[in-house]
Amino acid sequence: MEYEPNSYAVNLRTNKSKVFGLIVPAISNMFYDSFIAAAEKDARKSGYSLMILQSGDDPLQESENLKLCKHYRVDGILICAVPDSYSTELLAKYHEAGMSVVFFDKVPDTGNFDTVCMADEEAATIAARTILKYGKKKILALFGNPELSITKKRKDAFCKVLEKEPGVKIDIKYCSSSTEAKQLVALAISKSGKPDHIFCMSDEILIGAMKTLKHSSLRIPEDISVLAISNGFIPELYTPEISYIETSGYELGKLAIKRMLENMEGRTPPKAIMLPSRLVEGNSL
Amino acid sequence: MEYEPNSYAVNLRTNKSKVFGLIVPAISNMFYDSFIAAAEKDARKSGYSLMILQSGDDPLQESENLKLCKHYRVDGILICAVPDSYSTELLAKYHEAGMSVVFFDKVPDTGNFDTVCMADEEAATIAARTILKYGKKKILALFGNPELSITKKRKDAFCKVLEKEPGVKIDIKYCSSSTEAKQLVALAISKSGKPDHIFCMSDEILIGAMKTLKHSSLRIPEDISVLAISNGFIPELYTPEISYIETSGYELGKLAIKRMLENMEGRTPPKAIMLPSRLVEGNSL
DNA sequence: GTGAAAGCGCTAACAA
DNA sequence: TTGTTAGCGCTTTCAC
Repeated sequence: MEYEPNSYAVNLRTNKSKVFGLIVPAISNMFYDSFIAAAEKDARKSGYSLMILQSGDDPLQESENLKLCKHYRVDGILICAVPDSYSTELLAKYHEAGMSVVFFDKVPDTGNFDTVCMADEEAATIAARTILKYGKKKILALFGNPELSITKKRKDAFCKVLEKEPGVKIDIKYCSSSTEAKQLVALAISKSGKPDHIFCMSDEILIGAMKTLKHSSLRIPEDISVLAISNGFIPELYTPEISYIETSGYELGKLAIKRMLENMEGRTPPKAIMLPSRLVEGNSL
Repeated sequence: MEYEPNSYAVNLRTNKSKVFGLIVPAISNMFYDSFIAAAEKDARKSGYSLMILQSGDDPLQESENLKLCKHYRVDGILICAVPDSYSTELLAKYHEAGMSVVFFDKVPDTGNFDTVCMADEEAATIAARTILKYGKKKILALFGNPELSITKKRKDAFCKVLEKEPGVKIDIKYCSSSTEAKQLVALAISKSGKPDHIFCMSDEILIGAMKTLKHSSLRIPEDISVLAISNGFIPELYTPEISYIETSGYELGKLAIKRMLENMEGRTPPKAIMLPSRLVEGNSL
């Protein structure tokens, strides 16, 4: 009657907590919050809860979060890693000590960890092919922080498709904020030889680019076309709706938890899981 | 050297977990994710972590989440409550048993709990006064789910300012989704005697309304003006930027954790805290 | 089967 | 100050 086992005692005795640690750069983010929503839901179904930590893209804070996970003795760690040697070292140590670790989104490419990520190359390749299909010739391609492997992967795959195309001129630019993207687009369309297409690697960049385009006299898609990589919420806000290559945080969250739960059943060899991408057509092409 | 106290044993012994349970309707939401981000950050500073649970606006799931909080023996519960007698009952029971409970955003108005919420009346009042100031005469006012106290409060305060104004005609409509808002606006502007202003109680409603307006020939603000209640992200995406009464999930998160931490220090009488609102001017008025 | 007992790793109380 | 000990509430083992 109304009896409830004391979970502190159960944890102590069984040496398990039924909690996963989840480390993301930031919670307030289109992509990660849908990841978290899905992960929380699916973890719950199997009796697990999430302890969510924010690293703020700061290696120091990230390693502190990892220590916190160790301190709380979570049953597993899901992490979107800031590229940083110290954290990787910690993680490798925990992993060897038997802790289950699943990397997601930003993942190391060493092959000895479980990873779940977007098919970045595929998404960028689809984007590039789509742009070609629509006969675009002067492409302004906006990418994020060039330090991040996600940026590198997307850029390389994107360029690989387009660089060998005769008659196609491609202008690569990096920007680490919405504001920078806005300025880059303003600069590009003010010059002679305006681009006839703008590709945006992320929502953040798309938002900046659209700020400038909306204020300009250029019509989308007649004068200039736009394509983004996004989860779809932002692109569908605009008129016309922006076409995008879909990257679903929600699906990724489901996959990450699924993989983690497999690890809870029993250790299996590390696996690199990719979430396929697809083109969602708006009216911006 | 490398020694780490076993937190399971510490929890058992001290009967504390240094974890707060946080129950929100959904994580993937502009407002709640900024609330969570702030709450997580500030809780961390004081050595607390968050266990985040989603109720999906479902009373049953909410009560299950509450039971989970009890099961995990969290040190306190932060909850955005779905109006539902069973949960309230549970919460009252936990509260009497000594559990610290802080309601936020959607709060009961019984006065015997700690609550932290937007100054809903104030926000709606500022909105109404602003609309008056700009001399609008035919106002379409879109509100959310009429069952929610937040909707009622905002509507009542809004109407109170406008209803006694001579020459001002106000058309109240309720819509529970973006799509419904879109349709309501389409209907309103298709008739003769179009509104000269649209007020949107939330981001969701604004998104729907803007879908229709963008596709119409009406210019903002020349033909029709727009004002919303929002945290600002969505309104600033549009061209022209939409003016809004600011409601900051981030600030609310800080306040909620602050109040919870005060409770951790020692029990104090229940307090109802209000976060003031302000007008952020875009170019839609 | 049912029941007693040991012990998980700590903290707090008390003794020296 | 420092050292010893009981016991938090459970699970698991082992004896009956």
